[in-house]
Amino acid sequence: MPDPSSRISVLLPLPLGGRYDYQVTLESDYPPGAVIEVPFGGRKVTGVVWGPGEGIIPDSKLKTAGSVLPLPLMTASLRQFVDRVAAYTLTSPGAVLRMVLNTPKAFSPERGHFLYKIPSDGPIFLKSPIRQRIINFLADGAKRSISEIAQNVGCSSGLIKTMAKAGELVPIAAPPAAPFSRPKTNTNIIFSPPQERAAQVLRETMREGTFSATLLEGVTGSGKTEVYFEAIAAVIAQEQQSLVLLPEIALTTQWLDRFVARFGVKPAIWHSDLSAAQRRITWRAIAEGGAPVVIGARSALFLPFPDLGLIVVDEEHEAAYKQEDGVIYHARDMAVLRAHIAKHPIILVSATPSLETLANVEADKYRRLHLPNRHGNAQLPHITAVDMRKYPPPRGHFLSPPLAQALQQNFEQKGQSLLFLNRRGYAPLTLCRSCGHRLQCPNCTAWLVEHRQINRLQCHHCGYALRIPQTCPQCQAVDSFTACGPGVERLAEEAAILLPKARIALMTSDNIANAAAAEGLIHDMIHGKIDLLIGTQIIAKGHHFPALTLVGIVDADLGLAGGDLRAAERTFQLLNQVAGRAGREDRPGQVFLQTYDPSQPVIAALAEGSEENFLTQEMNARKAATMPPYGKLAALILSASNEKLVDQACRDLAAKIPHEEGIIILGPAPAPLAILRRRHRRRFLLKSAKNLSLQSVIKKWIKEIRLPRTVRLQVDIDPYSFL
DNA sequence: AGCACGCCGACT
DNA sequence: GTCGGCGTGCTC
Repeated sequence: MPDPSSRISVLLPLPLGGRYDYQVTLESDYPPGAVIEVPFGGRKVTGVVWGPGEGIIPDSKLKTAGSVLPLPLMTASLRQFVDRVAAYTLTSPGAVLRMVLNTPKAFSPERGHFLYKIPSDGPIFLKSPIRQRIINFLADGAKRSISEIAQNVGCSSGLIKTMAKAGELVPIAAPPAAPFSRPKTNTNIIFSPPQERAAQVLRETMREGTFSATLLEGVTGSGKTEVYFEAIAAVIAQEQQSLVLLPEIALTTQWLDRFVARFGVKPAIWHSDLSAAQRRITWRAIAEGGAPVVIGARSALFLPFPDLGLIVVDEEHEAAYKQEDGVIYHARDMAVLRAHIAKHPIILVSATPSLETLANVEADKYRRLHLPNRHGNAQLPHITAVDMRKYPPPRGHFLSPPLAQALQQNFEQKGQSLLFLNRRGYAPLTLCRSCGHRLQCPNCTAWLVEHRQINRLQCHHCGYALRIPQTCPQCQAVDSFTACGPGVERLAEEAAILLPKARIALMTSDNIANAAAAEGLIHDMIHGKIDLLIGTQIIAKGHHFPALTLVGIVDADLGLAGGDLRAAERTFQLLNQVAGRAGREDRPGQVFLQTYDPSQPVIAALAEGSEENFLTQEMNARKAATMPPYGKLAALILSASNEKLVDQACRDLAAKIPHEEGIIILGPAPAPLAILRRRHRRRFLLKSAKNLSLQSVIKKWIKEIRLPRTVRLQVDIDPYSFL
């Protein structure tokens, strides 16, 4: 006889720390992984059965578990992944589970998608001519969707529903369409010998189907994507699912085109601003094993694949993989963890791999596949560093004479050009000429950036915006503002004067709100409708511009300042990537790097094309300082709107700083953005050797103090931005 | 996360 | 005198 009343332990998608026990009549009806509804504090919450009850709470407090939702069980490996991510990031498992179950509508019963037809039992009296038109439209007896009827007849969708209620139309539940069809796996692509060798290794790796990590490295245009498509094809043939992570999912039209060209169907797409309906359909399809290939942003890593066979992390070096709020995690690292737990291969793809990944290759943890050559005739561009001290631009201008001249020449020769400046808006700083007042964000430690196109001043950190005032808020002087430094808008102004006849386009996250807008610009660029494209780092992403022959990097030093650990690495990757846009077809490209110090290792390495030198230097520097990837870092960030409370919390925490062998704790110090969104921020930084666990130290440390509710403590393991 | 309970300022 | 601010505690 089974125990008539037993307990299960349920994890709720809430940031609560522990799990909750519930009473059930039969434990076997609630297997681990079942998605269930439970009563919780007067409301209903959807959670997941995590295992048998923990039994600490007295029976009197127990509530009875609700019904199991008709969904496949969450796999043991996904549950383990949730626990491991929580342990690694020092957040609650519930907060991680929330990322898995963040699709509330996916659990509600299939919302009937209905088709409508006319009733079979003859004509009925109709109140209006429009109703007659609807009946006429359906006179052939066919079932049609609401939108089809509404569009053809020109009526509202509400009317159709009203008529159905009145019995004038018959609703018929439509069978849910299988949303994602099976890609074709066989093709006759002709690979270059190095591509074929890499593809062969990957096919073999997929066949083995155990955990392994492979770095697929190759310059832009070397055909990496097509090579890893072969791995995906192999996984599809094995009837397993594949997940491809991309850093910026909104701007991946070209990737999708290539996918469709290879596989004949579209993959399932996942990112944070899908509509609720798309989200529900996609989530369910994935959970039910119906989506063979999913392409997504970092949040896709938490999708409930029942049988994942491969994860690909494209552009693995991208900082966009770092989630900076809520659960702070690095999607590339967590992807490796998920692959490891679920025992399947992972492929990391990059033209400029992160030092973390290179260190893993060096340590023989990852295999490296290298695609050395550019595809076809394309040659690597010729890179010139322009010393801005020797060739300064005219006052108030930002293009040095050599770059300006090259732009003019390239335009005359009908070549396409690209200018890269990683600064949105007109100018990074606006000040009053008469009193020197600088326009600053009231919520953050940051300047307000003028956006002349929309006549606004904006804070790039909190979104604060205001109309550009007529008078200085400090001294009331009229029309006294002056722009300091370049932004892309200002650069476009300068370029328009330099090249009055050129067709110039601006591409920044401000003027491309959606994928369609980006697509339009990229399309115009590809088809030669733009002579000069000016943009922020959004243009650095893997677009292929066949006719591009000149790239100017307006401020190559930007990003090197600020003492950020990864500044040099990131600048190197970014500049390398932008430079890689030039000369991709038969015409050789030129790249100009404007810099005030051409001797900096990053700039020198780029100009000489000696990538290896730069990487070796950077690696040695990190090794010497036991910094990542040869050491560990973590940050504690305390924030509150009340400055005194944060400082008090910092003192409390500082009083309990653990003194452990091999661990250095710095701080508290004002975090780099000391005030962000009106919250005062302080930071502790922890540093240790690779073999120690910072998590356990932090856990012990923060357990010793109690923070007021208004003070928020965030733990950032492996911080990237230092913000 | 949400919701209830509880103690101090400006309002019908 | 109340309505309502958000600080604190709790949810199996």
